Amino acid sequence: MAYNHQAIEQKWQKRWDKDGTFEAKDEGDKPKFYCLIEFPYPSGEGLHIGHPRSYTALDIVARKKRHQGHNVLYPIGWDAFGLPTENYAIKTGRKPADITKENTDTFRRQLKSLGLSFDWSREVNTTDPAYYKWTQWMFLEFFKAGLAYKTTLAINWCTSCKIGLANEEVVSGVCERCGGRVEKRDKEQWMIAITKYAERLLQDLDTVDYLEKIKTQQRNWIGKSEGAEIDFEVVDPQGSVTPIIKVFTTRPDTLFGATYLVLAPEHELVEQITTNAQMSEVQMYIKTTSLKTDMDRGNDSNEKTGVFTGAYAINPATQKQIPIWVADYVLTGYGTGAIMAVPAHDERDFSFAKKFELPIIKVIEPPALQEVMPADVGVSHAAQTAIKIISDCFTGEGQSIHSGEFSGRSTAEAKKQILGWLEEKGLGKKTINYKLRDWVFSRQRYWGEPIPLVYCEACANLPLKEGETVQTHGWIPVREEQLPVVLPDVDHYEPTDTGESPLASIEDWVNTTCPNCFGPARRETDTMPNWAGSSWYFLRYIDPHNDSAFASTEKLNYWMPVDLYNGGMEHTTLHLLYSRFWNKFLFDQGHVPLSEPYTRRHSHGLVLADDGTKMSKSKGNVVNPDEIVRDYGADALRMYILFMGPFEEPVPWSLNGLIGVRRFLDKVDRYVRSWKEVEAEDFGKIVEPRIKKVSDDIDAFKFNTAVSEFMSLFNDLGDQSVTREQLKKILVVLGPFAPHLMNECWELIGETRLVEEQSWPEFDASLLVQDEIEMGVQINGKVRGTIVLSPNAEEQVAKELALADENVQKHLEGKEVVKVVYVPGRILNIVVK
RNA sequence: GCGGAUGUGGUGGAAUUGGUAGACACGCAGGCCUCAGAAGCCUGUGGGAGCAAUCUUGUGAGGGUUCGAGUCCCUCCAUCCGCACCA
Repeated sequence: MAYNHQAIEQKWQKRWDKDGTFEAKDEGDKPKFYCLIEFPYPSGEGLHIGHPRSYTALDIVARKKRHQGHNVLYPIGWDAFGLPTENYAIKTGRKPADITKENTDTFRRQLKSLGLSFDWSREVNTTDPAYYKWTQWMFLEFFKAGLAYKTTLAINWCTSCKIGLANEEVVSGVCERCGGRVEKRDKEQWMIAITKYAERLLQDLDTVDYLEKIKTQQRNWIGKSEGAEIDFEVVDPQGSVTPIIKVFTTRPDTLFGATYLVLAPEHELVEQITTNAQMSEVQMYIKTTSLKTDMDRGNDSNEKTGVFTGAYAINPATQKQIPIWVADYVLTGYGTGAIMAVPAHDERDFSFAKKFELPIIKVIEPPALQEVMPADVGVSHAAQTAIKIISDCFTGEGQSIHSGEFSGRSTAEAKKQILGWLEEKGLGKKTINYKLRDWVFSRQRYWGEPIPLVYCEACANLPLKEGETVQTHGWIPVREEQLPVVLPDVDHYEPTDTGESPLASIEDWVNTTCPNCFGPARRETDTMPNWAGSSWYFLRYIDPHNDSAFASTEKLNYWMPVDLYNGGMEHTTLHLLYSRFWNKFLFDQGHVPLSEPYTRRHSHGLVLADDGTKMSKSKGNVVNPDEIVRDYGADALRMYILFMGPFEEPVPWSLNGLIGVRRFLDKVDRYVRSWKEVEAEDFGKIVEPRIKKVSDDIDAFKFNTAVSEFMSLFNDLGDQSVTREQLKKILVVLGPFAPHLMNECWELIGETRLVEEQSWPEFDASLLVQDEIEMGVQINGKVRGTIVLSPNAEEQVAKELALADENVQKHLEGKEVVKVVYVPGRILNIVVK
């Protein structure tokens, strides 16, 4: 006797559509609530079964907020630019725009079939010119503010496809699609100076309510470290001008232990300082490292590699000559691209020095063992620590030794004093370094927003802004009234042989007139990364049809900030950080009302295949949501996807689990059908605490236990009827989880209007408190019996009840009671001897 | 390698945040209903011993703190996510 989910779901979805039940109003007396999920990339595979996990969870939150009298904005759109669509288009000879249209149609149909309470009237699409007009406009704001600039960077280049590759497309050093050799090639790229916002992106984390692990990951990604930049003079064998090598270190206190310098292979001074004798070896080394990824280079399990340049520098503290090496464990993007190596106190320097037999000088004395150890740490740990200090290098803090006048200082003091000494001598300065790098904003691709700049040689000396000295270098912004710069609709958009964007070969698009002098000029042919459109979409939802601004000030003031934003942990360091940055920039320019866009950020775990691995087409373990909705219903899918495990953690899919939830929904359906109005009998003590718990669980994002609470409730009710009021409360609270069936049940018991229009139940406090609880009685920490008593009973009462228990008596016999631990409502533990 | 997380029955997971480990669900076993099946309902179900009451063991491994540890501390192991041109 299963209910007919197909009929019921269609019926109520039509009704919601017709009534516009979930459309948000841009004004009103109700408090606003802006609830946001990460909009999907409409891939050709269709909706992934994981998408509904996040969407249903926030759907439940959104629905609950509506019941509680909020004006809720829960919008949806498409993040549709990107590589997979373009690659598929090239492969099939079709147009990316056509493919995107098909994919979004599929996604829309699939999402609608789930009964999600999105406001479909606000749908946005990043590939819509009416949308990316504003992405381009914002890019120009960055440009005009001097935050967008061009620089030369190495990109991955497939020598066979003759195309630039994303890191992801390079698999173990070769091109993912053709297996061809990949090399690094220099290319001019647009950059956006996110590093100028590093400090604020860091500081303002204190003002938002994100899960702590999200904050931690962002902090670590920004990677602020305070340290020193120290100048090392190169001993020049030719005796001409002496080059200076600047190194960054967080441990200036170890300067006396610096026994060699290491430059990144890309460091600009490498060629200049390398001696003739060493030149060919160094060049060979640079060539081999250019094929490695940063991750390979940092990998400690690989043997350290490096090569001596033949040159020496002077350690300013010891005045000793120390050799200069080139090694790929030093990265060019971090710090100054050069380090002073202190092998006695840095593990990577240590293993490098061991391998190449470089001197190791100890300059920090570890604190005495008892100081390292907190009193409560066991002996074995002490032994382990001791072993570690003796055999390895010591990277902790301690006391300086062999450090001239600074010997005897603590690490903190030595840092400060050596830095002071360097500053005095003009050999170094205090610096703050961030791991965060500027944002590479160029892609040599077709399917992205064109960068709305025009290159005009005649205007090369124009200042960027009136009265400023910074020049445009010939890059002139397209005039606002000429936006959007629309992607040309062409038949061929394959990448070119030269590494230029495919747009470069479309001559009548590239050739244009300069917006400034109206002379002949050429368009920028690079496009923006997919991150651009997704950095501000939450602003467009607020006023999606506005064609004179990305959103009106009044509406921005009304809806911002986003009250709750949910997305995957995998977006923490890129999308989430980029969009915070983007919003901060718009705030600085006076375009948005708040510096931080998201008040609260939550995350969901991936849905894995039933074998615990990632779902993938090639493995054939992909679950199709259409089939699930067809065979078991959207309500069952919605409830199961949340029941399957803790919301924040990855969980394997299980069809059996889904069937279990469907059985539960059938049970609810049967219960309502056979329900009879009762007056006297009251299950309040059963119903109220349970639906209160569900309500609390929703707020705490514990959807899995919310579902199990419902199951437990119906198990307890069996076939006994509750009062109409109790049943109505149950249906309303269950509504966000299974909205189709609950509306049907609502109708079945003769109620009118939609469940969605009901207010969230108030809970009767008198029914929530428990008069009696069952408590465990332990003897020496082992449970020997249970007693039933009031949760706040006196210790004496508990003891008497416990002593009445036969088994407890047995275990107490002939023993002496040493201590009694009684925690009301929790435990009674009797300690005996 | 670096950063973030996770580890509990045959399976997914729960545990009032230091207080009766295994809620809820799947699976399995037995029963009721049925001409039979499906569906539904009831009972049992971590391992070991016992007819049973009960005892014992048990939350990745090892150690520690505590009256009491899945939960806190230390060391290790395994797995997952991210690492900047996938989205």
